[in-house]
Amino acid sequence: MNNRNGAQAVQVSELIFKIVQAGHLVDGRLDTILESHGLSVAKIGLLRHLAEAEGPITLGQLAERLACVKSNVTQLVDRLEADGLARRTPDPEDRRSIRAVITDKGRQMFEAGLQAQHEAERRLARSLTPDEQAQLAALLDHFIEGAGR
Amino acid sequence: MNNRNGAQAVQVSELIFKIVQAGHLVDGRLDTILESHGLSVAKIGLLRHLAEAEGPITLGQLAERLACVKSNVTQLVDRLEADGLARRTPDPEDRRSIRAVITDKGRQMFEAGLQAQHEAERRLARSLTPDEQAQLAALLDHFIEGAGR
DNA sequence: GGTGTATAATTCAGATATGAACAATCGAAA
DNA sequence: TTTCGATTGTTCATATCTGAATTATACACC
Repeated sequence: MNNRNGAQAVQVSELIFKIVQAGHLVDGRLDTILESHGLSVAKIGLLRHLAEAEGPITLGQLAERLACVKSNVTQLVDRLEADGLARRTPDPEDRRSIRAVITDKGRQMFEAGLQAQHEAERRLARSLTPDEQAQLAALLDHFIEGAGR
Repeated sequence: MNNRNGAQAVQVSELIFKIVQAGHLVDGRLDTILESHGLSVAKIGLLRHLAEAEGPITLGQLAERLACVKSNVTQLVDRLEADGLARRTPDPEDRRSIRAVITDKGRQMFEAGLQAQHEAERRLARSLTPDEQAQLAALLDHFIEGAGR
């Protein structure tokens, strides 16, 4: 229960590994759930921004909010468009820009997917007490902030 | 600091999001570091198993230890082989099987990459005290075990 | 021994991600 | 106004991952 110095190096590696492992576990679980709703973590993530932004929003803004590269958004919107969940529209103010809008079908799929996602999240967190959940969240905040440098 | 019931749903979603975020942060950081050593998280993960197993080991065993599908191992070993870090050898006991061995160059790159990875891990965990690290590890264990169902 | 089922790895198609190179457009400065 | 540098989205190459279909081989049972 204490922290001798010899075991420190191993412990850090193990902690880091557990963090990655937990992330992958969650990602995989959510993807599985969302797949049965015709969605994925990536797709629902983009749809969320389209649904929250009332009105069309440029692909560049999407890339920024998703913290990813623009070419990724291009492809994601391609697939969303192919699925009929989003549409591209020209930007009246800047002919370089392209805006994306969520379609009615997209909104429906998003709402349904979000419910399923929340349900899955509850199941994932179920083994932790509310206090433990709060502790974990606080520690992760601390970790993320510290690592964000 | 307490847990009223109304905010619960949001809290769970946020917690889950932080877990994923932390995982991606670590993955990205390690990939950046390893890239400067000609490696990646995926590659060093496979090399680790090759380095630890004294002697060739089948691709199926690798898939099992990496907790991924076999087609992934096929491709990863392809790239490792192209980099000169691993080699395929026939399995004398079963002509269906193929074994992989680490090359000398692979072992060198692995050792150097591992040092860099450990250094990066230490930097990532630096903002947490040893006690916080232990708490976080314990909570993640609990979470992973519970979510593993 | 022949037959059928199980297993090993590969191949293929597709999703998700990055980064470099490119085309179109914008905006500011000469 | 013309020109030049910055920005926008796309395309391309590549890495990583999955799952389905395929091929070759092993093994057990009649």
